[in-house]
Amino acid sequence: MTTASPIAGTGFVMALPETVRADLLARGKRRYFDRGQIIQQRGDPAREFWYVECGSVQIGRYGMDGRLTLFALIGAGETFGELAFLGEFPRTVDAIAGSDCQLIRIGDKELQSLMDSDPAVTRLLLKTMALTVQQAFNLIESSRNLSVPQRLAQALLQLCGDQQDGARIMATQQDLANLVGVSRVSLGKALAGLEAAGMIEPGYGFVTVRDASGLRAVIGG
Amino acid sequence: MTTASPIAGTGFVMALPETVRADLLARGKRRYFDRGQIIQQRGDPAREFWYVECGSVQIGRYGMDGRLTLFALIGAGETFGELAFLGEFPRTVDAIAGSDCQLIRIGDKELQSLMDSDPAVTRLLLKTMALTVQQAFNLIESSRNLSVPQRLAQALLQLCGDQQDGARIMATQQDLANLVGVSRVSLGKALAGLEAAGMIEPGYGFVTVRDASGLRAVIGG
DNA sequence: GGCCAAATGCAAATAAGTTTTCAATTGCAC
DNA sequence: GTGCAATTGAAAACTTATTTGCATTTGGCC
Repeated sequence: MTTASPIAGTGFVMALPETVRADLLARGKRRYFDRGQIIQQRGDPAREFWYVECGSVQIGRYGMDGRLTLFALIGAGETFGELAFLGEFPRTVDAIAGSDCQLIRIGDKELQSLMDSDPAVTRLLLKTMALTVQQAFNLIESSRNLSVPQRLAQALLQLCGDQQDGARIMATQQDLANLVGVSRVSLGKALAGLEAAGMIEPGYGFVTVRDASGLRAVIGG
Repeated sequence: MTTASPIAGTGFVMALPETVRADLLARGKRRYFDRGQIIQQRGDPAREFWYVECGSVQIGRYGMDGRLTLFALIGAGETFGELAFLGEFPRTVDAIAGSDCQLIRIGDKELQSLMDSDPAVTRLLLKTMALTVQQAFNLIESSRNLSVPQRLAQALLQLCGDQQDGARIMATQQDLANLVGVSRVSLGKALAGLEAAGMIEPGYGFVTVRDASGLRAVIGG
């Protein structure tokens, strides 16, 4: 079970033992967000974290100029928001619903009591966060050393996760551009390149992956 | 007490209570490294972490093409190497002595027993790592939205830490270029720009900060 | 079907940073 | 002091990505 998104979203909840997970999620409250709706904002107190049941969530920061810097697109089964909570500081990132989505809100008390009840949970959190840091490093390294098509290929592979060929990624070119960190124009060109190579098929608001191993080859060479 | 380096180096040890810290460091073994010497490499098993007594350590990754991607320059009082240890995976970054330096090696057993003896330590580790992730996000955001001079100003400010005006940063232009993520040529130009503004004085193998608040202004606008 | 906003496609001008090459300078070792 | 390697400075050609403006397409909605 690999993590589908670049960073910031973790498989923490998924990694919990079945019964513990079910119990934790049962304690949470289900909430729904429409596409584009803001789930959390920089500066908010961190009193909860979220589990994504379905849909996708964008994690990033709005600059004062309105530009959005995305760090991750979180998908079903993933978690976000533990960071600020564990770090005991206010939110440092914004979370926006990337599509209509259904989340479970887990309060600080629930997580705290879970941590208290079982030291293995804390251990798991440490492990998860260490992984997050490594993924952040990967992102930095990629953005410095890889070309836009390579970074796009990388992002697409991460977004389609386990499901490989045939996966449909629900994201606009602008979304992908915010994620990869380039302009929409550049992203469009990169998409066209990958399409010409027969690896993907761009659609209106989505991208279909046709040849995942081809994408991997793009990154490698 | 702020953290002097961008990321990857943490103030974990410094944040420990005085007596605990002294005890932990006393258990470690002091080791010396010459400038340029490799302290740890990607893939190495993570059986220890390091506390920097003096000198500086570069944390980054060598690409297959020989290029070095730096994530942080770790200075005295900071710690590195807990990540892979806590994540229970092999080293994912290389560490190179940025100058002749003196480190204390703290074995996994020591940290483990410290964690077992006091739950607050684990809590502190979580907090520290959460901070590291945020700093990684900062780095990503900067590299996407700021110009080279701005990023350089940011790096210089972080490198001089508490000590502001008059601080001498021991790093070559190439080191800074690797840290900021640009070519030496671009970094040289950015340095020249800041020098023209009277904010810094470049030297041979070092940079002196003359006007820290000026540097902050560069980042802001 | 027709309208409309969102999303995509396209092209030219511009800006930013890289690469490459070579010269000049610095500081250390002998 | 001399020699040498490391570091810095500088210039030109090149590559890459951005910006800007507008046309086209798509899909939902009335």
